[in-house]
Amino acid sequence: MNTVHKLMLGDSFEKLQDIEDNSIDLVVTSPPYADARKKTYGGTHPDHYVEWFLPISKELLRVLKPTGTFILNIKERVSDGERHTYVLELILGLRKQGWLWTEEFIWHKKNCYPGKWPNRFRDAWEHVFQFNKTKKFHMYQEEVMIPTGDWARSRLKKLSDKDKIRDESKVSSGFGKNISNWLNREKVYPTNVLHMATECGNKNHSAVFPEALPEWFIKLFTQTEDYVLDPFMGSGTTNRVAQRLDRNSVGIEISPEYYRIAEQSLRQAAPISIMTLIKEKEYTKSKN
Amino acid sequence: MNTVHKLMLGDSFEKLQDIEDNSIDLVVTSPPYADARKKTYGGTHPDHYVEWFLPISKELLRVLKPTGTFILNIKERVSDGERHTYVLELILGLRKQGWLWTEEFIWHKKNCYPGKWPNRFRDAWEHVFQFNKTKKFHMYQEEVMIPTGDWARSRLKKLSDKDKIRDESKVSSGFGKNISNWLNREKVYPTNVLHMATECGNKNHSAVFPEALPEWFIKLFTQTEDYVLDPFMGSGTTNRVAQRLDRNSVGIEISPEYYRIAEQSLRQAAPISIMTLIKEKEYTKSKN
DNA sequence: GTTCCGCATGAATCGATAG
DNA sequence: ACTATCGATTCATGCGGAA
Repeated sequence: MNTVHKLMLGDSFEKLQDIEDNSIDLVVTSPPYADARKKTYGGTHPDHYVEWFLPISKELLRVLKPTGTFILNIKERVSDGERHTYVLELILGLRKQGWLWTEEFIWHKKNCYPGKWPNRFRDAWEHVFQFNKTKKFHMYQEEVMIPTGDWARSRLKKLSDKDKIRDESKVSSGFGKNISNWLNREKVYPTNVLHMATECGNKNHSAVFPEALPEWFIKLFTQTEDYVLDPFMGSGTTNRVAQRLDRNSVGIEISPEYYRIAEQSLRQAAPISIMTLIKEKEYTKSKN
Repeated sequence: MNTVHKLMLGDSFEKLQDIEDNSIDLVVTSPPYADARKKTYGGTHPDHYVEWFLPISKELLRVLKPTGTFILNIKERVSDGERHTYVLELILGLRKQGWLWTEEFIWHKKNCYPGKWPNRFRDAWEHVFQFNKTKKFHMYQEEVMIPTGDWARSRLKKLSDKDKIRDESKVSSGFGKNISNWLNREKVYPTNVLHMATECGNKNHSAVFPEALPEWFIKLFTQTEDYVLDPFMGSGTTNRVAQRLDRNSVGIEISPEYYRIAEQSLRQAAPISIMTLIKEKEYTKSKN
């Protein structure tokens, strides 16, 4: 399938002006956290985070289709020993802007960053907020169904002890790579808690979210050839997943370095995916 | 050890007046959610939830020691297709009142309520907020450490397949009842995500949260003979756990039925635990 | 003593129906 | 039009009884 992936280098608010009204099916993004990644983005102070974000979200509301969804991954930072309240205020601000706060998912980060502090434990979760423009949004629940707990239980009997542990985590997450092998089994709908490991192996860029996160929401809220937008593209994780899943995508990024990484990985992906397809066909042929 | 458990029948705000300033080490409670449990409680409308709760939390601030902690379990209800914002507003209100919002834990409810809807999945998590009076609160992190995966893995070999699955969940949560057996092994600190199943099997008293939840926070934030308060006692889960862990406790409950259940279970608990102890001693004797 | 099977039980939510 | 009530939907857990 031929999908288009338009990348823009520049400020989110400005570049969003170039996108037409009601043209995007899904916005999924993880904006730079308050005061985080200072060197890359300049770092918005927590106290000014909301006023910085609201003009951008207003544009997102404009470009999203009435049936579309806005997925926002964010987390409170610790400031002076307390969780800062900018996330709470942001939700309230978004609702005043006209967004419907449909749901809040929890991203449970299974292999979160290690560390020890005297007054708090490791932070192993992040918010994933779902906002909508109307109550009649599109949702394709069957695309993210997972095997039942009972089936997982009986399946374990055939595996080694070591595999049992590993596969148990896959079962409970539903994001195992071999999940396609399980599709013939009995399945259930997932919950609003997503168990996904962070990808720690990314060298060139500061890891934001794992591919499994945008993948899940792209499958859940879009069909092939729909349009996915990430206004804080980073190294292009969302766009790469969109490409892999045959969705069109738009990405905006202010950092030239990140922009270049995203651009290159997307260009490379196209010929690679074609190659793979050919190889599989030939393999099938040679087998028959 | 001889601990005291004082139960009060009546309205939380009024009965809190009878508690002295700076006398409580830990408040852990799960107030009736907005419009929930209507039959038992009046059912506070979501739009008036904050103004109903803030006078109560002001009293909690008064009775808590400067080194103490306030643990609040709560969840947004769906209202007209959206998550209601009363929880967000409550956090902001508590901070204005003088509370420090130290941390937010996630309670992952492994066996959440089933159901299917066109626009949302099953709700499998709840907030557990940690508030403090000062930054110098007491925290005993070692009391809630959990065994490492390696040791758990080797342990699994000795158990049945069925037990393996069930204990795996205990391992990842750290709330297994036999956790005391593991204390000699290598341990790690937990995260701020708590995996616990709700207790739906109890016939006599429908507890809103499982004993493991207050148990975890009581161990984490108090020592033996400290004072634990639950201003919405319900059937007395918090107080029973406090008794079992040799902490003193105070409980307030407005419903006579729940009050009676709590009272009875606490009275019964003492002789029962003594009996068990005697039995174990005799058993050990007879073996030797 | 184990293991397996069946069953009741939830801090739920939506949409239709009734007042 | 707006609110109250009810049926339908759905699944992990723990219990009891049976093999």
